[in-house]
Amino acid sequence: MRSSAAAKAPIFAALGDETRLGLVARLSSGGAQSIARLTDGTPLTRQAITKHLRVLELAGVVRGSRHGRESAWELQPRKLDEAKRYLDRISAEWDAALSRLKAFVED
Amino acid sequence: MRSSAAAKAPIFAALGDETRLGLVARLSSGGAQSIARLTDGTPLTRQAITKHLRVLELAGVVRGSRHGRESAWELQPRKLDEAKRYLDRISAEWDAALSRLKAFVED
DNA sequence: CCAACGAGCAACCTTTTGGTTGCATGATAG
DNA sequence: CTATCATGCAACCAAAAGGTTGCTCGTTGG
Repeated sequence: MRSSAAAKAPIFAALGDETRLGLVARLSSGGAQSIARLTDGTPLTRQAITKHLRVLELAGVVRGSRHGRESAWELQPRKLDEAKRYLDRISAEWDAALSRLKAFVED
Repeated sequence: MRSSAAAKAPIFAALGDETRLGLVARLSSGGAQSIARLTDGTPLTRQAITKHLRVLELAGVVRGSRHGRESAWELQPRKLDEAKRYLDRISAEWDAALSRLKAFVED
């Protein structure tokens, strides 16, 4: 199955924006929060934050649910772990490639 | 010292493109390679690949050096570790937030 | 009740991004 | 030597991204 780069790229893309990564950080330390709350403190509009949250949601990094008139957005750490594991695999393969090179040179 | 989301976002952004993440994967398993070699097998132009490599270089994920008429691009795993560690911190903070919530509810 | 509050939707705008083509230049294999 | 090979640079283009404004609509605190 060879979990391809194509499948993981969207997760990194979602995290690859200053504002979105900031949202993720806020959600991680502050727990589930509403859009209005998340907008507070940023120089952006509520709609901008909404758009960013949707991007994060589409990537599976975040999940939103409506309660009454407000919505609560919370982190979905599974996808973060997935990304972490992918980076781990890349590093491991690189190390292996280096070892092979070293063995070849010393041959 | 404030949360460094702004500093880490560029790394994720660099990895957040299918083509670039593919390049990283190729470099990790195949060792240092030239642009022509990296272009081979993709449906893209050499220049497109060049641009992607520059983006990765700017993010510190990859490093290029010229040897004669060709250039060799290799992975720079330090930045990948940095990203990995950041994700770890986020996950840890989220877990802590969950624990606090649980303690509060059970109170 | 009803005014204010939280949020959704849509149109619109500007900048960035991903890609191409064309041309120029320094190495190098034969 | 010289034809070819590996790159670099610049101009250009279409599509996507990041943001804003304006309007609507359900929810709720007082």
